Amino acid sequence: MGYKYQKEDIIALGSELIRKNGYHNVGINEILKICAIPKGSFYNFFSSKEDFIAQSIELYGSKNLDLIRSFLEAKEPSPTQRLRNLYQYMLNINDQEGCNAGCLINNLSIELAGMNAPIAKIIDAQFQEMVVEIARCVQEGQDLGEITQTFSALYIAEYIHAGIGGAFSRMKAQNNRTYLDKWFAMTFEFIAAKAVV
Amino acid sequence: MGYKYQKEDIIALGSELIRKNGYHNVGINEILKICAIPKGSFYNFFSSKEDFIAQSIELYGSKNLDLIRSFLEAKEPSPTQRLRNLYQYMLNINDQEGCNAGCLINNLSIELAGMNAPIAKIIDAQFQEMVVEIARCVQEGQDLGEITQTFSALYIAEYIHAGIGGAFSRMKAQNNRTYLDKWFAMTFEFIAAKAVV
DNA sequence: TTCAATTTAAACCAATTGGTCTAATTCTTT
DNA sequence: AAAGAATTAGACCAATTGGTTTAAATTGAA
Repeated sequence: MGYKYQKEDIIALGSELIRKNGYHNVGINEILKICAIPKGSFYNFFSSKEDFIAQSIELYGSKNLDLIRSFLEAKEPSPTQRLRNLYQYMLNINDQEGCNAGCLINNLSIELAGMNAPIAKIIDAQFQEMVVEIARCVQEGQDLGEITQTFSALYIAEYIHAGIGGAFSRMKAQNNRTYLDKWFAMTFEFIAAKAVV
Repeated sequence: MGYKYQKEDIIALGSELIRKNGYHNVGINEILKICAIPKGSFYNFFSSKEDFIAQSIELYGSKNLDLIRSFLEAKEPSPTQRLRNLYQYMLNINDQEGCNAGCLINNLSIELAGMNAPIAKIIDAQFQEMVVEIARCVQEGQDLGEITQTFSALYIAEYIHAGIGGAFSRMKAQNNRTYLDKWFAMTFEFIAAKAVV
């Protein structure tokens, strides 16, 4: 049965708040409120606010990895189409929630990574795990001749995944999915294998 | 002679602090300290912290626009090379300061735009002004056959400028310019005009 | 069933937050 | 030179910040 509150529930609710409103803009008290837990329980699970966000990044990252795998590990459709489906899914999610939040990890990279080395390290590790997974699919696409071989699968995967971060930044300023869709169309055109001369 | 403190000096010092450490992580008192001004003077120039950041975005944006023009409005070298020089310059600046800050406007877009519509509008306006300037140069490159015509000059300009935002996010998490350079090489390869089959 | 360990609970804390207020000073205009 | 406006100055404020503390309740193991 266990105890009354579950750590993962606190992370789920709290990190969602921070994803939408920012780390420094969300106080512990606000997290306690939506979780309906007393302060003592929070500090029982997390040694500090920074520890909370560190664990949040890891849980959010592992869930994200699961999502990526669920799209990319299949045998069909084609690698490129699987990648398209994954990113189209992400864009739709962002659209549905109002184009005002984006990705927790990308947001924290901008807000925290520059001045907090431990957090930067955790963010970087999560990013790399995702990129490796994406690169696997890109590699498949290259082997099939769908995707350009001008750059390595890893480079292309990094390029795609960093690119959506920039797209999220535009999305939040414009509060619509316009640039998201432009980014999608252009990126997949750019990485497509070109006809050999 | 005027009065003792200049509004632009306060913006210059304060916005630099916020660019490096974030909006919610920098308090008014900290800004007063590095500017060596009393609180009364700050609130004489700015009606609130939000008003301060709004004016900061506009001044930072107009200075950035000047920088962009200084690189792109020349007649030589070629349009593509002028664009390369501009972005190489930006990457170098970020490298020199330690790969931990990035662009004020991009940072604020992530930290504030999603939950602050007035600020989002100001950010978007600044972004568009810059993109128009970049698009002019891209257009020139397209006319000369240096840059792909698969997408409009405006789209390509947006793609480049949003792309560097994503690259900054990676730069901050890795605390080095590795991804910055990858982004540079790949972006200019992708937008290059391809040989016709 | 006892008992130590863990978890829950919330009052409490010093420090900081953005912002106000009043007075003194400085500037510009008449 | 005098008057009115703008600026400088910093003490002050309520609210909030992340975090500590102490005590009660709950848990799993012996």
